[in-house]
Amino acid sequence: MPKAIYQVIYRDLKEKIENDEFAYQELLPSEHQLIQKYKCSRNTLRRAIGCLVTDGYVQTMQGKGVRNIYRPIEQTSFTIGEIESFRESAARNGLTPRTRVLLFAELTLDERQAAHTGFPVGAEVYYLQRLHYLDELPLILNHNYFLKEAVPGLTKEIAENSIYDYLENTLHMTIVNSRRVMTVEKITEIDEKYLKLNVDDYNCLAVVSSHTYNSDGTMFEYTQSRHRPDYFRFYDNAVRR
Amino acid sequence: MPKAIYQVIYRDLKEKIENDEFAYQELLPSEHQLIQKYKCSRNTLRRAIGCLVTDGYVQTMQGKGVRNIYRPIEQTSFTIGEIESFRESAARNGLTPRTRVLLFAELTLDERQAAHTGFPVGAEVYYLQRLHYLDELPLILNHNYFLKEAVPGLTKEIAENSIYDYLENTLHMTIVNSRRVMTVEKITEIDEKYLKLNVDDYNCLAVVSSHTYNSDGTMFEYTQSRHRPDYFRFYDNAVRR
DNA sequence: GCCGATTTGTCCGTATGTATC
DNA sequence: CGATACATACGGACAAATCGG
Repeated sequence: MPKAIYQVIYRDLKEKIENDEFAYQELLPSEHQLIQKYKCSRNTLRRAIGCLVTDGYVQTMQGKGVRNIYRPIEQTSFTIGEIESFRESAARNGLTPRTRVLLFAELTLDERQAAHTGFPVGAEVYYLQRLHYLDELPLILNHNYFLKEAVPGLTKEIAENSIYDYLENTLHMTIVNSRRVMTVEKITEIDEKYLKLNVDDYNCLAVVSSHTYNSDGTMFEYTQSRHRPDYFRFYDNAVRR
Repeated sequence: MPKAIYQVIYRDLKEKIENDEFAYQELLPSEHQLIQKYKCSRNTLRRAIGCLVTDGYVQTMQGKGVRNIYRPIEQTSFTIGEIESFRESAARNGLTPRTRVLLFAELTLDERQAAHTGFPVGAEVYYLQRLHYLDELPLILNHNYFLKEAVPGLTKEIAENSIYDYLENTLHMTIVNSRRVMTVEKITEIDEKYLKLNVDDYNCLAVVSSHTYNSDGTMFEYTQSRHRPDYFRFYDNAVRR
């Protein structure tokens, strides 16, 4: 899929690191050596390394080299700083995903809804409530708003599978950018019902709200994901610049 | 402080965007124009733009231009994807920070503590419990573990102010990389006491655990931050690559 | 402490490809 | 179709940090 050279090198190195071909804290081969190995220019190689840095896989040290600091992440986890669909996360964790569509509606947003979602007043959207299961355990209750004009022809059947797959492979839309806010909120009756939670146990859950943009620069999706607190686990890697 | 040209350009553009010199969704001047303005090479300018992209400030569109998608973030918020100290967050939000040191101890880690923190067994560390107030409201209860050998001379007085300031300006250490995990946990008695929480209200809180590396590649800090749920608000921007 | 070799960091100029208008 | 805009890639130059002799 990725035809850019730097991406091929990036993926190759990433895979090698994940497969323990370099010990933790060990130095990778020098730029010079890698340039010869991949037969590319220095800029191209450095770009691939830069991607590994932002992923938190390696750390570069001027005058010394590039150190492997990768640590495998646990099961049942989601990464942030990357855009990944529920199905992709499930696959990465080797678990079986299932999605149940609780509600499939078409809306014209009023003022209150517009303020809530970030879409303009009067925007035509699909509004979905979806429940995501992992190995038959309900984990996430999603409230999705998709701009109709950007996501034409969305159906309940598609929503039961992967909407992102539809966006990318059928509509050929490119997802570029997703801005997310994480908060903790009180459990509602709906949460309790569908996520099979007991207020006497946990009385709140993790909420991730996201605004997602496509390559046209239009914000086409607002989603609020309500996560079972005992399975919620988000990773992040921050780099000081 | 930043002497690299691309960083100067990056900061200048960032400031202009924050100060509304470009309307939301408006295109920035083209690369060609900006190159002439800043009198730099194309690579250098593109590097500055690339930083703005990962910050979620702009979006580049091949054949079209670079679009401003910056939205100011609300008060009392923390950003992820960036490394920022409590005092820096407070300053950015125009609030008054205060830190109370509840415990200042020196430990030699046993097996259980080593597994918990990620340090090796027998590591000599400073163990601190600190309570962070914003405008006199206790918001975050921190459990900090600092490797003694990497952070020599840490005192209670320093811990009451900014440890990061001490690390960077006195020890001249460079923080490079921080790996974080966000979870939701039940409130403990200690949380209840210091964060002035009532179990009948919220019975859980947001927990951010982080492993931080310096430029030597040594992990010198493990911190668990326990956040009051009603004020917890974390931002993230994800870019599909 | 100095020097030279190695390694990463920054910057430049140029060429070509691809998408948009 | 041509002009414009961003994307990828190359090769070269010098700077800065590190390490070993």
